[in-house]
Amino acid sequence: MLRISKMTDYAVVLATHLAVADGPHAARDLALHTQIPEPTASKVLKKLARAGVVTSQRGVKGGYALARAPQRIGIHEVIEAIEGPIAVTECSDETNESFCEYETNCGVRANWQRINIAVQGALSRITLADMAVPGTAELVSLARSGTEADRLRAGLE
Amino acid sequence: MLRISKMTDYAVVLATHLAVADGPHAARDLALHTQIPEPTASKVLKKLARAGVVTSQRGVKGGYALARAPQRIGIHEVIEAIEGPIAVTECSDETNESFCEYETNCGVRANWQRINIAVQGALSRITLADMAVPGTAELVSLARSGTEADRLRAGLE
DNA sequence: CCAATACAGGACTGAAACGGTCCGATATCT
DNA sequence: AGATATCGGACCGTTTCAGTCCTGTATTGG
Repeated sequence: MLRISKMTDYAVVLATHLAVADGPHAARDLALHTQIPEPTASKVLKKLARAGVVTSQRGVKGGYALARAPQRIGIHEVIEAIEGPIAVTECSDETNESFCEYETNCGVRANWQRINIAVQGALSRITLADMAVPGTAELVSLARSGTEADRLRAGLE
Repeated sequence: MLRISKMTDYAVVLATHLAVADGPHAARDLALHTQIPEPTASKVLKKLARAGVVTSQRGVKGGYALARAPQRIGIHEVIEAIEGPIAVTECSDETNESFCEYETNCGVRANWQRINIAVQGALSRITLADMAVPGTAELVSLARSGTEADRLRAGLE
């Protein structure tokens, strides 16, 4: 969890590039401007298209464009396009239930959902439009709300 | 990003187990109760100890125990204990800066920080105490706040 | 002091995923 | 018809991951 794969990084870079310069762009052009190897960029764009994040147009004047306005594309869509759905533990897709003898474990396993939801919620609040602007002012306030929970816990000591 | 590794799952299960039954427990006992292979459980516990999530006691009456009260241990600590620090793109630890010719990319790369902060903030708000209780009531409200952003975006259509 | 217990720290291995490339097929525009 | 560009998949070398095992070291109890 939480290790950024290169492919995902590429996906965000490419999607953001499409956000700033709208209109259809060929995979080759995008690869050049982002310094991503062309076949790899093409592969990533294909996945983004399949996930519905971008639209594709074949033919001589074809290329890729965002499927929606960048404000309406959450970063979690881009990430899930590459990595697949946000992780769920295997316990949920097991058909037989007799598998779980110790209820303590499955209780914990069920609570993974809680983590997934929290992460997905946080990611869905960041849009491609947010990624397009280089501003870092809002970043500080976000960081505060994160470490505030830590400080709160530390205060209980 | 966001794919849960088995080791991380083990870590959460083991840590949660320590949360419900406090006191020193031998790695062998924990492995038995969680159905995790003993050498693997031992390995995970070692990492948790090294990260300061749990304390270890050697000797005949030794074992592992939580380093703090479960309310004061954020899930992100458990995750980071196994996976290492929350991911940052390689761009930041590059020494030479002439490497980034296209400023568009580095702008995007810098915004990865925004994602990391959002995720870490979400994770730090979930504690081991939360994982110990099997309740799922709060889960719904959390889910709502997540999908609400989606609906809000969809409403702009 | 000695023996049993239990953690610490690595080395090691087989399996799976990742990063990256390439090719043939298909759709579109001129 | 021909040029361009995406689509879908196969392919491969490398790395990471899951899991095991072994040698130390600290602690307790007799």
